[in-house]
Amino acid sequence: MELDALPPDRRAALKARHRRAILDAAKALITEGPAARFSVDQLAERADVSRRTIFNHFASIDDVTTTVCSEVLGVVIDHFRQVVTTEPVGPGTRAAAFATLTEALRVTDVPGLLAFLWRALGGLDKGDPRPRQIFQATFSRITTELARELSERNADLDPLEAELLVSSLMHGTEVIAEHWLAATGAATDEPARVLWNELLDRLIDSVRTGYRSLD
Amino acid sequence: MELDALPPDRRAALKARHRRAILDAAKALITEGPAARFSVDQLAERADVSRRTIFNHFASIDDVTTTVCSEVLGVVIDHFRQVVTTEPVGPGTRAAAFATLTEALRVTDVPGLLAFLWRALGGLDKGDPRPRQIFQATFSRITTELARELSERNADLDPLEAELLVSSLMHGTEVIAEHWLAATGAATDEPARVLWNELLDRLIDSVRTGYRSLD
DNA sequence: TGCACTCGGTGCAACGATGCACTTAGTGTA
DNA sequence: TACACTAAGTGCATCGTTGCACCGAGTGCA
Repeated sequence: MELDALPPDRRAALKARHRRAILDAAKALITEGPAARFSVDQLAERADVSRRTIFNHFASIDDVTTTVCSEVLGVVIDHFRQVVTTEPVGPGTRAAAFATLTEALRVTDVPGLLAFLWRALGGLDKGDPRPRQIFQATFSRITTELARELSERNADLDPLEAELLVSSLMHGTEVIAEHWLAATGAATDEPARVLWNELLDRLIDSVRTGYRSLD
Repeated sequence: MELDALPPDRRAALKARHRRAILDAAKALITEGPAARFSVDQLAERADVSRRTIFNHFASIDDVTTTVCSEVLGVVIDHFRQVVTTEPVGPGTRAAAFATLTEALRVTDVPGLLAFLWRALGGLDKGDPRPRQIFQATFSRITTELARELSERNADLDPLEAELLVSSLMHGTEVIAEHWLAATGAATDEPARVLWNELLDRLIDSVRTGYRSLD
């Protein structure tokens, strides 16, 4: 009937379930924003787990935060990549790859990711260099993964060419992301969405113009 | 907001939850009948608990079954008692108490309880004396609890009188219960229900006649 | 300046769950 | 009779969780 619904090792399964509960609770708390104070005790209560257990799974509260951020980022990246792999990429032309990437950028919920990271890290404008580092690491990760994806999917596209194309788009996205965050404070309302689309349009135009001048 | 959803002692809460899972799984397995074989491994799988854990909570498999039976019995008794306490009992007359008790007997799902016990214990006709002992203990428990209930609710009714009244009804119920089990094999179909009602009518008539002759 | 208070983090012992090897008893089969 | 097989039950070491006392840094306040 049902084949090993639980792997033979209940111990590991339960441990994993606890880790999951902690991460889910952390994600929920961050999503709820500053209203729900993000403390160890809050986290423990939400995850239905002892306070001590959190420190059995994670080295620190920051460890929890960055892990959650990484997971959320992973989801967005997966969605982004799915769009890229779904879109038909023309045979080897930079223009086709460019179109695919920009389309993916438009469709993906980048502001949502930015808002989550913003809330998780408490903004960019503090003395703490950690948030900006995580943002940069985030974009770096997206860049490399997407470049590999692109060149794998399209043998005619030079790997270096792909990386340069993705890189220019991603670094540009990073620039407008910081601009958007500074301007909106990671708001999720309509004006913020509009501003994001405007910034994205300007970025795409800029990159397209630059590339066209090279043709 | 939410006040101690979990008592401060998570350890005890989790332990109780495991015990509950085992008992619920046992109840489900018994209810499903002989199709679902009632073994320790089955029980452990259903309760999502290690096989060893079952023996941490219960001394034996029989311990589990009798505990479950006791719980199911408790539910029925509670229902029974609720009917008794709800029905208006006249001031001190045996007739009023008798009416209340018989009404409760008619309303309560005695055949359902009997069927569950029957399945849990594997019938009465084996060399094992345990099933019959449990049945007798069951009725004994109902008898004493109900007698106390009756005399508490009605100060004009002599306690001994109450116990004698309840006792005669309950022992009669025990008699027709064994008869019903032997005849139907604890079936849950319509003929079995009809037979039960007929037996119950004959019992009530018999007791009523006997009591009337004492007036 | 001193004091109370909060919160992140640690050390440690106790506890319950688990896996596993093992024994024992019952049952069917060659 | 001997053997295989199944299922109940036990002993024991191991593991993850938990509660608790405790520490140290930061913060608000008199």
